[in-house]
Amino acid sequence: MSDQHALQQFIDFLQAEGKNITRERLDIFNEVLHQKSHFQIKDIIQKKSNSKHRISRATVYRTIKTIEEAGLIKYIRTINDEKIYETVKEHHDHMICEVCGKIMEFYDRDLEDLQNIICNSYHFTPVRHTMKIFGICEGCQKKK
Amino acid sequence: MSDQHALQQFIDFLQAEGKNITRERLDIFNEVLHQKSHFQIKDIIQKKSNSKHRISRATVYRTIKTIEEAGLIKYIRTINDEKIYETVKEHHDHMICEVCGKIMEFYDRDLEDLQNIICNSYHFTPVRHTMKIFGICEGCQKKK
DNA sequence: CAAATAATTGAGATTGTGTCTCAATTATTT
DNA sequence: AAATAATTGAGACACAATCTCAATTATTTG
Ligand SMILES: [Mn+2]
Ligand SMILES: [Mn+2]
Ligand SMILES: [Zn+2]
Ligand SMILES: [Zn+2]
Repeated sequence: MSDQHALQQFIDFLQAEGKNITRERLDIFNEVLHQKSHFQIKDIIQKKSNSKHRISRATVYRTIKTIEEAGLIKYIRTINDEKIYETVKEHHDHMICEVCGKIMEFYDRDLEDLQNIICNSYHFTPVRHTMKIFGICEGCQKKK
Repeated sequence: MSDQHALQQFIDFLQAEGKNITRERLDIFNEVLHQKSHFQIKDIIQKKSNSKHRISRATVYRTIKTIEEAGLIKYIRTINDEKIYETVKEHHDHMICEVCGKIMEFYDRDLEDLQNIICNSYHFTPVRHTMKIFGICEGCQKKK
């Protein structure tokens, strides 16, 4: 999904919600798109409180929440319980290295299928899920 | 595992760590055992700041952390991101109802095996994991 | 277009969770 | 019993996130 397309989705969401398309909102959304794959709100706040057209902390929080509501970003929690955001792509799960903190994404069809089967057997209708495997990544194993 | 056994485990841990076995620590641990299966720290703080032998907030936090380190409790995060503690039994995963907040525990051997296989294929050594499936429980489906 | 109305923003106050500090208390060791 | 060490409570502090409200900016209306 191109940045342009993502931007359009955000604009559509704002319009659908009757929210104005302001410079601040677009600015923050662009900043999100230009972040590395996993970022934190404080990164955005930092960037935006220095930048040419500075934006307040409150507005960053408000807008990140809006982007989240639009379903374009979501967060996971690291070992130290910090929120790490990522842009929403296809569904995937995570492996997180307990040594270096590296976050790896993976998707396994069989795993997903099996989860649904299990839910069925509990008469539970799954809507979404998160799965995080903590452990040691290849690099950190070799180093040790 | 009986409460007595759990208590003994806690005492053993304290001794192993060279920590004193104080009334406050035992009191808080007992309170944990008497909570319903999923509880929050604020519940304990509330209970203990009124009780006959009151205990300070700081000590509750300190002791909960110790019990966590002993591996006797752990927490999961709900939809609204609150920490919910549970006593550690055999490993299991969770289904959480988005309507009524009910937390169901489940264990599926095939799912666990598959996770390990996936980790292998990524040369990732798993240590622990959490998996939460959010959705709608049987009761809430019928109600609607 | 100008006035009226509505939405958004920024600054700082406030809330909530958890940790830290340090003097007083309690437990353990000598 | 005295000396030493650990623990506790109270409140200060740190931090993330939200809230309040006046000022600003955008949108709607006549
Ligand atoms: Mn998945
Ligand atoms: Mn599992
Ligand atoms: Zn690593
Ligand atoms: Zn339910």
